[in-house]
Amino acid sequence: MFDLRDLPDATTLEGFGKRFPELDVSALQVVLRLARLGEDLVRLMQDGLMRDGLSLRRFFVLVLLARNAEGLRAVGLAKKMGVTKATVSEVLAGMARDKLVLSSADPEDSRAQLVTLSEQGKALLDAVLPGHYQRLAGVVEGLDGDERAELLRLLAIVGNRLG
Amino acid sequence: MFDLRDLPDATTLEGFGKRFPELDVSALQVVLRLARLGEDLVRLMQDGLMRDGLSLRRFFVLVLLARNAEGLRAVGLAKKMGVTKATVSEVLAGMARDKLVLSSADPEDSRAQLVTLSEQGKALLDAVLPGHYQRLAGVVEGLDGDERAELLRLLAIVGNRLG
DNA sequence: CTTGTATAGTTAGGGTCCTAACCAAATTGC
DNA sequence: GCAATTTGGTTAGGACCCTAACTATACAAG
Repeated sequence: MFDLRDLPDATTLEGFGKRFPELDVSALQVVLRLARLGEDLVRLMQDGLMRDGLSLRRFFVLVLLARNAEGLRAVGLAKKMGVTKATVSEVLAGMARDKLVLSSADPEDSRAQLVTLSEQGKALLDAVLPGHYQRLAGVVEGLDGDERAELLRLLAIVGNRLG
Repeated sequence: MFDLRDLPDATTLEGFGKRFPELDVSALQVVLRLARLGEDLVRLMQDGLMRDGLSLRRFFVLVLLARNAEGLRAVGLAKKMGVTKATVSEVLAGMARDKLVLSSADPEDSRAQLVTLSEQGKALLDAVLPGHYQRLAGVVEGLDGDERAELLRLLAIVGNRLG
């Protein structure tokens, strides 16, 4: 996780625009600020969850399993989380050790295992989720309904370029 | 770096709002999308720079040193980058080994060293920056001037809560 | 049936970043 | 001037995530 504490200010970008005239300075401003904000948000999530004794990746595993009660394969988790199966393999090993998840043989494929939430996993998630979401929601308290809708619209446009 | 490939959809959040009525669902949507977009942007920067043989953290060191020609201390770099001095110490060691930066004694404090760009460092940065900024700018091509201004305004409001 | 390829999962090794402990120089307070 | 604290920097060890190589099962084609 990397963080842009010191975004180039308007003057710097201005000067840069002169050196490279083909450059789109206003675009840069927007993108850099977006990146910075995203990083800060991830950090906010991480810090809050850490206080609940949960790493961000473990939290995501819990959320995804709660949303897929029938169970998920490791590969499925990896795709949904945007990490490699190696990473999932590791985090699942730890979570199984801590009894947060259960795994059973997948009847449709003997190579695969179906991972599900344990009772402890469910309980932990229920304990953590409300606080987590409250912390996140607090961040956009300053925006009214119209502004939130407009922000979502603009983010969707940008997001389409990143697919 | 972690990534939310699978954001909860409107229905999921809806259901969640029923279980926890005090929850601000529209706020959640905005925040999660912002976090996701920020992550994607960081990944975009990283991938592009990697192809130029530069890690993101090395890139930031180069940019910060270019912006502070008189030199920076390791601690100053750490603050501007949002990482610890331990991390800076490590990356500077590697960059000095590769002759991208120079360090000289700080006349005002014999514990500190002033780090500056070497000629190779400058050359590398100049070679990499235009492409880097082009890639970033491409992301917001879909927004016109008014939309960019509005997006910046909204992001500033959100950012104030995270400051 | 057998050979080739794709897929589920694990393991080893490396990069990045953190905290904690440490050293040395600077600063502060008596 | 000297003890206590602060500050600049390094090192060790751990967390998280990656790629690459491996095992084992599934599947597809001849």
